Amino acid sequence: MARVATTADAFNAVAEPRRRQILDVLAGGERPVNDLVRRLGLAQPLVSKHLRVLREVGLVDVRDEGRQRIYRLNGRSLKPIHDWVKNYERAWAERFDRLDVVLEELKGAEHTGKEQGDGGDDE
Amino acid sequence: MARVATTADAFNAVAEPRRRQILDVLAGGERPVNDLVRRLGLAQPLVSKHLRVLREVGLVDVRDEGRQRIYRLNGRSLKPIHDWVKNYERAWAERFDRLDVVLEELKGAEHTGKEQGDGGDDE
DNA sequence: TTGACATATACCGATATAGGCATATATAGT
DNA sequence: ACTATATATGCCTATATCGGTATATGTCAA
Repeated sequence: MARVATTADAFNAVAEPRRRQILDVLAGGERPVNDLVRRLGLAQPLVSKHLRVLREVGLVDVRDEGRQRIYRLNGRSLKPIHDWVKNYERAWAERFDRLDVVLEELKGAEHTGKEQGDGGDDE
Repeated sequence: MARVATTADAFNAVAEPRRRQILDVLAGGERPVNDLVRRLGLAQPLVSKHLRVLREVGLVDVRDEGRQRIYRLNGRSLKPIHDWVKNYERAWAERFDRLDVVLEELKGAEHTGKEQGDGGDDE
């Protein structure tokens, strides 16, 4: 067996730096493929392939416009990633400042809607 | 070239579901390898290999304790991921459902996940 | 139709991954 | 010493990735 497919989920799709670059560019607005090619300096087939992966995970949407294909970011598919890392946010905050950062974080997270409890300990 | 190495960064390390599982367990407290093996129901060598990857990216720390090896989560290495997805958070938040607002916000946002410059100038 | 442009796909090569199994290393206990 | 336990690593196979080159598909214009 090889690695988990890049099209398996957003985690794998986003693991590729170029794909993150594409999303970063698309964050500035929808764009045709050629625009991405020029902006990223990558080969056109490569961009198309990466876009295919991003599309299969739902990270981007396409719209046909004449002979062009306009790609648009669909950040909603990043939510699983966000939800997952969010639970660790406390981990690196605690590591440095402990209580201070935690309190500051709680202040800012008034509406974030955390539903996950803490792990605590075992044994 | 094959895919980007799993040890390249946290993005790739975390793309593997088992590795995420391991981190999830470690989020509940530091644990020896055998504990992870039992908890996840994976083969011991497999767990060791995944731990190696996680270690090389800095996602976990190890501490020797007798003939056991206690692994501990180091969530700080997840910060780059968090910082990156954070910029897309508004994309799925209903309050900022309007696309133009989303794009406007993302445009001015600072991206931490950039590793390659671009040569294009357009727009 | 022919040609230019825009994008997707097929094929190929090189890489290295995940996982299995066997074994090496290390420590603790007898 | 030897044995059991705990963990890491080496070798192997199958897989499928990324990137490149060439080509197919599709669309507009003359």
